[in-house]
Amino acid sequence: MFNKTYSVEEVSSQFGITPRTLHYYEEIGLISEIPRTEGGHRFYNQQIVDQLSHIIRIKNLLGISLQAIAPILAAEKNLEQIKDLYHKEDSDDQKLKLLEQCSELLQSLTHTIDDKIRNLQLLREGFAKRLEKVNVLLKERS
Amino acid sequence: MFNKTYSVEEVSSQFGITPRTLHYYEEIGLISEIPRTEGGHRFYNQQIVDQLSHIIRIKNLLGISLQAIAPILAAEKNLEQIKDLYHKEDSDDQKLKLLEQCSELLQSLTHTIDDKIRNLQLLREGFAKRLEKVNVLLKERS
DNA sequence: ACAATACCTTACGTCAACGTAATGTTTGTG
DNA sequence: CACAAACATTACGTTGACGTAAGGTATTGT
Repeated sequence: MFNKTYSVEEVSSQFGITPRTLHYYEEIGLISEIPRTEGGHRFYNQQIVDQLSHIIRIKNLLGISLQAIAPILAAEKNLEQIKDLYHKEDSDDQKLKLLEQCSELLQSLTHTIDDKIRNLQLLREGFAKRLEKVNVLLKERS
Repeated sequence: MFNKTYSVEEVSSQFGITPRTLHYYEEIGLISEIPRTEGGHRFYNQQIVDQLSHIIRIKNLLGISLQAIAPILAAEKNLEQIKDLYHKEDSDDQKLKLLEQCSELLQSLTHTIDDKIRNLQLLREGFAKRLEKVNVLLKERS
């Protein structure tokens, strides 16, 4: 079957982080409690590995705190659940509110990212211009 | 003249930071020592304000440590100086080396930024897709 | 079965980037 | 000139995100 599991070492090395970091993420509740062997050793499944990948990606790209990542994960989790239940059950006010909250969060996120991209492009141009000038000077010498 | 100066409060509020932060940047040598009044109060000029803007921009966008920002500023400063002197004086091996170092740093920087932009666009798409789905669900209700 | 690893928990340590409080001096304003 | 508001220095405190060491248990290869 597809249910391969991974030791803490396999997972941490895959992401270039340490076991301590994985334990820490679990400790602060950023990821859920990892299942254990009879002896107490953790084993990670593919789903949690994917989620970790997502977390690390967000952390590196957006440079936000681990605290700030949690609500994003929560929103994504909510969406998955609501998507499945939305048509089966009758329209529930609570679900609607949740959906709206998710929508707002996602919208704000994409705007933030757009902003960041724009600013990065500007910053990049600044550096690129300087680089051009340097290379012109360097070419004169060769 | 154009030599308007600013108090620590004027500068810090302009950037949404605290005086402590400005003092700290000075303390660790990220910015140069700020000139003082006779009584010891700092006054910031436009040039340092611009540099602070640049620093804060880099910090927020790239999310790198203050330590890592220093060499960037140094490279930019070097460039300014070398550009002026380059044609006046004879070709100096040391200046050439400096130029090459600047070139490498700038090139690596632009590549890093390009990378970041690409990855941010991917991340953005992920969020945007989810947002689409949510909005579809929400529209059904209205 | 028995080392050699790998993993566990606990708990104190560290480092960057400031926050904050105390105490004293300077500066702008009526 | 008085005095409130702003600034200065000093120095200890805090917070997030782990690092690290100790002491013990699990797992795995031979």
